Amino acid sequence: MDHRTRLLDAAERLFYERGVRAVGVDEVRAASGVPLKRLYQCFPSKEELVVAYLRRRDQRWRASLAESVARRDDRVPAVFDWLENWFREPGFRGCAFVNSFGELGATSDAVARTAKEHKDALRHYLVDLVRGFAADPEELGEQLLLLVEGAITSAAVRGDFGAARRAREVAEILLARAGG
Amino acid sequence: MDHRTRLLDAAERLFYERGVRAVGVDEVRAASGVPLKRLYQCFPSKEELVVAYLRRRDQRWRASLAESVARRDDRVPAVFDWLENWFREPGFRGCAFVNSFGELGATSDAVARTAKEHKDALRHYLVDLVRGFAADPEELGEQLLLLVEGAITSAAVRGDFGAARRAREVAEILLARAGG
DNA sequence: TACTGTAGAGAACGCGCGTTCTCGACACCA
DNA sequence: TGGTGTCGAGAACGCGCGTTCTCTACAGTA
Repeated sequence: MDHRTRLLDAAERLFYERGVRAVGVDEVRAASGVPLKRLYQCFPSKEELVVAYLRRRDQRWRASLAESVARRDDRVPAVFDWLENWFREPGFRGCAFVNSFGELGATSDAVARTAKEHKDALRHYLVDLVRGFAADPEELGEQLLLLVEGAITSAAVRGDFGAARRAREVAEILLARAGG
Repeated sequence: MDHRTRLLDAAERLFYERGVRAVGVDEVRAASGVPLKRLYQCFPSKEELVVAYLRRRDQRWRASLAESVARRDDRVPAVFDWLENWFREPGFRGCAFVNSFGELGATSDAVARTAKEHKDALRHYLVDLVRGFAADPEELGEQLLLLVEGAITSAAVRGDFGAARRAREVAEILLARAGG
């Protein structure tokens, strides 16, 4: 496994688990086994490491969702079932992008932009998901985005994993109205 | 104005604006004009200052919402109108409790607990709001909570202030079904 | 065998943090 | 007036941060 991957693996685990500022660069070095010098060759600053961590997580997170949803016929409910599985994973601590935005968004434009890109991509995915059967895919997609965001936040802060099921029920109501 | 208030005013402005870890205790001292010695008399540690900031913000935030909603007949839509006004305030940067949870929740039990208490109180308020006309107030209240959370997150990260209006539209659909 | 370049380990640097300590100024009472 | 306690201003402390530098080891080449 190359250095970059080892660094991103360690960074993702530590940053998501404890928050970005709570984890020093030296701890990422220790956890990855990559020498500090190489760390700074791959990522010339901590901020670039953080952005790279977020970008890779974005790709993987959306790919996992899309793959899981594509296997089912009832695709919109499948989104919320996938969420519930995620919530129940040990170490779940909410949305990495929301957390990073709250922690660093005011300080780092790059982090704020990366978080926004993730949410925009998720919105785009949901709109595409209902295109074809929804009268107004943009409208329905954005409504679903609200439910997804709400479920993630409630699951994280309140520890309410049932939020996914509740969000799915609301989604099904909207779906029925939209003719899905 | 007493020292405690001056400290909490400065802390709230700085912590919300930039994040908790990004603001040093000394900056709170400078912004408040309160000597460091007194700061540590009022709040023996930074963590206690952070929790006090969150608790006061919780009270004020919910009081402002409740007061604004109580003045209207269509109370549920009023919640989302209040949200939209909040989103459009200069310096809006999402939910202080979600932000603090993401930044410090893993490190500080007190902060995680305070954030959870805020969200639980909001849920309780929303359930009470629909009690009386909803067939299942708990269910509808929780659904509204999802929409509120989703709108706040979308407004913060995506800068989508229209999320409040969209959430209100979904809420009105749920309301009509629940017999409101 | 000598020379060169690269790599790893970790020391060093400058800074800012949360917290505590020092010291001089000043009010209050005998 | 002299003694006592309180207060504010800010220096000091120990630590951990992000980042850079130094030193040693060694592979590849002539």
